[in-house]
Amino acid sequence: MQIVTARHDHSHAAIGWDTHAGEALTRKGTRRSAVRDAVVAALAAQECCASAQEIHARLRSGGSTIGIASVYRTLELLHGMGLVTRVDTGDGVARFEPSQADGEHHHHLVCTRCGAVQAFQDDGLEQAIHAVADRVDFEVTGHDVALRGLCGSCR
Amino acid sequence: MQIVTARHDHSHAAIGWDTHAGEALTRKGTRRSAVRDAVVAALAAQECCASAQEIHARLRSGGSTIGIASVYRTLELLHGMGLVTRVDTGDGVARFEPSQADGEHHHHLVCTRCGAVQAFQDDGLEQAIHAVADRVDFEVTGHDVALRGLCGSCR
DNA sequence: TTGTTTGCAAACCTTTTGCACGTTA
DNA sequence: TAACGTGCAAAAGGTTTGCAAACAA
Repeated sequence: MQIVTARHDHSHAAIGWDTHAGEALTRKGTRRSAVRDAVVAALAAQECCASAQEIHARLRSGGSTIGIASVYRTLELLHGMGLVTRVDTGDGVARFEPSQADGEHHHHLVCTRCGAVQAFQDDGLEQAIHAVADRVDFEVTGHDVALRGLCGSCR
Repeated sequence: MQIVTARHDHSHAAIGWDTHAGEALTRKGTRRSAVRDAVVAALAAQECCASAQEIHARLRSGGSTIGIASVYRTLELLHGMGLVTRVDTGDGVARFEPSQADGEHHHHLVCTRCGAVQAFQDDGLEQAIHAVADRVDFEVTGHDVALRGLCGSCR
């Protein structure tokens, strides 16, 4: 089991996730706009998951005039392409983070008091999930795990 | 691994979950009202998780004049007492189901196409989760697992 | 130029809250 | 009766959508 702490561990092979996402958008034939690049850059820079509102606020405070709708539309586009992963922390707000390279995979510890989110990775857990996935009458394409409790500071 | 199919497997020892919940409410000192009993009964009768809106609609179509606010307030009360579990299926709507007896525990398969939810139970998965919980700097009090994919009908 | 993308504002949906009225103990 | 619970309506978020203007190819 491993706590995920590195900021830019969303790497796809040698290139960064942001470069990979940009290329995927070009390949798909969508236009390359400053707004989309800004959302991709914001996602790449964040430590863990962030909500659309948080991304919007950060870009705005950085001088951008981006609208909240464009943030949602870009996140939906990236999510549909599998480039971002949606994380539900249980407070009714959707959060997003860059999808990791194939094979890499992490889950979240959510503090029920302060809302802090920490990522972790565990092979035993992944194996147990795959064992379940192999035995159900579902074509399982993904999974989420959230452990809830009190973080070190709140305990 | 076991698919959870029985309707009333929320039993607390010999008595049903609804009886247990009613007694817990009395013990807590809250008043016993027709509205709360109706919400408890609706929860006990549902096969898997249901949203507040669904519970409200079902009670209304059964002749009740219950308001949506009372459904939310009762669910919040029961959730705070640990009598109901909140389930996030990823569509931004909170769903609720009776909490199971100690030790019993299930998770969900969510169809990304039709939204169907199926419950399952797996000891290996529980063990893997507890192994992680023991090793993190979090006081883990609960966890959720959701496997996403296509159900038998949608595949 | 031509179709795509954007920001704004309004619409939508779920959930929460204020308040006067009803109910329980 | 005195405190608690309820229904309604309004408010409060987060998210989506319609549309005219801005933009990329």
